[in-house]
Amino acid sequence: MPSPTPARRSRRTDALSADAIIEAAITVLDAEGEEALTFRALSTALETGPGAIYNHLANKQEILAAAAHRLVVHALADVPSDPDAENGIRAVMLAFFDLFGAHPWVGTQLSREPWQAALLEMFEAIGTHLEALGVEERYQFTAASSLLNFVLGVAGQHASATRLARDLDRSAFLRDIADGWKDEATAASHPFSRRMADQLAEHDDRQQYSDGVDFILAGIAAVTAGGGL
Amino acid sequence: MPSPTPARRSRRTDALSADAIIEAAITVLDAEGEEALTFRALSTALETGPGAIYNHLANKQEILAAAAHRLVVHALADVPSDPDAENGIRAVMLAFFDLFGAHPWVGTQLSREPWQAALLEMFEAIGTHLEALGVEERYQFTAASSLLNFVLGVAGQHASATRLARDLDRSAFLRDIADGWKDEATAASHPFSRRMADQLAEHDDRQQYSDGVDFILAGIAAVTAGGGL
DNA sequence: ACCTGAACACCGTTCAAGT
DNA sequence: ACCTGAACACCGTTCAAGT
Repeated sequence: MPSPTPARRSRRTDALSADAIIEAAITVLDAEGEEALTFRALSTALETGPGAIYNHLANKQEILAAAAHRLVVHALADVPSDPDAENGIRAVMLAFFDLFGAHPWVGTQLSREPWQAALLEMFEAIGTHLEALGVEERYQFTAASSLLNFVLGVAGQHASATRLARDLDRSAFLRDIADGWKDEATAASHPFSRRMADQLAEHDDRQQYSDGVDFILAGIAAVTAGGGL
Repeated sequence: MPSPTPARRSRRTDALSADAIIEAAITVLDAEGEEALTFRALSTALETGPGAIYNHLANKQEILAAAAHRLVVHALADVPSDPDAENGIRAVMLAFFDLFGAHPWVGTQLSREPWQAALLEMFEAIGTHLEALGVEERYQFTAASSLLNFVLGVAGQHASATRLARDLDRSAFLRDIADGWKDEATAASHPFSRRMADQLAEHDDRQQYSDGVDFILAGIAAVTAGGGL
């Protein structure tokens, strides 16, 4: 009788590669947050030494940029195409929001390096849909940048809120901030914020983001139709 | 004859204080950039030991938050009031842009902690002007957030670009990125970006920001006038 | 050619010892 | 009460030594 094929080893028969490193990095980042991604933690997860990583990727920034890029590409690939151009751009913008919700560290990463690969993908996706929407060529650059900057701002705030609140209840966190806005001293010098405090504590983040996108799209439509900036 | 008053010592007769630390931090950040702000560098500038700083501020994050807050308050105090509400909101938004141009590290800081003091000031200033502009109450929160998120996105990108380009020529840096978008492989899969490449290299940042603000303001006006989102 | 892991040059923060 | 600065517990990155 021939010797039986040995039970497959649990994992880690595959050689180390840039792809494997990026995948492990995403796992660590999603599970334990931004500050948990160290070369020591990553090399432990990959069952190797910290120096080995440098044979495949130049430095930490390159790991983060590649991880963010991969997730952005996947998120865009999952957006169903829509014959209606306005639905199309909304779907793309919401896909970004959901991506940053699922992987908050991406929001930090996108502000670490200008025009990195992930940003190019986002810019391209937005622009393609603006073109489909019939936005004139001379407004496309500014319109795409505006939408991109808006989503980057949201992503950055979301990332920092997650970093701070991590295990805390998110709504309890916002409630605390809102209560601070109601302090006598703060309220006296910041009447607008005082008035908005309850909305801060109770608003639906995704809905508000979506409304913000609608504001910008309405502005693009108005300016285009109205004959210029 | 009484002994002559001794020549005043060069500096550092004043006691250490939170204010002095924040001022020194701003000086270091402006002169040498974000990564130059270490407790060792800061305590050297203040002619003391690194531990002394902790008697006045809890940690590095608190120093950065206080420094950013101070600059935002100063920037807003310098904005001339304008009887025209639309000019008013534009002036405030441009003041933010100019602040981030002069102190790029502020853009990074604002994404480090959600709803920190500096952000409250910005939110309040934007909201007050929206109120003056006649934006209905129910749209104020979303409208103010949209403008704030837009400027935060711009600030983050500006900060990362400065961090990377620091001594390089900014236009040469953008030219390099734009040329990358024209690479055969990149251009084939990213036709929109390919078409925008020259605008990326040649556009006026401040003008484009201002145009972005106009898009959002036009959107707010359109939605408000048109009866809802 | 790739991996290993100790070593290097930093960090932010703490804390015993001073004044 | 505040300051001092060495020490601690980390980092990212390098590099001689292995395979």
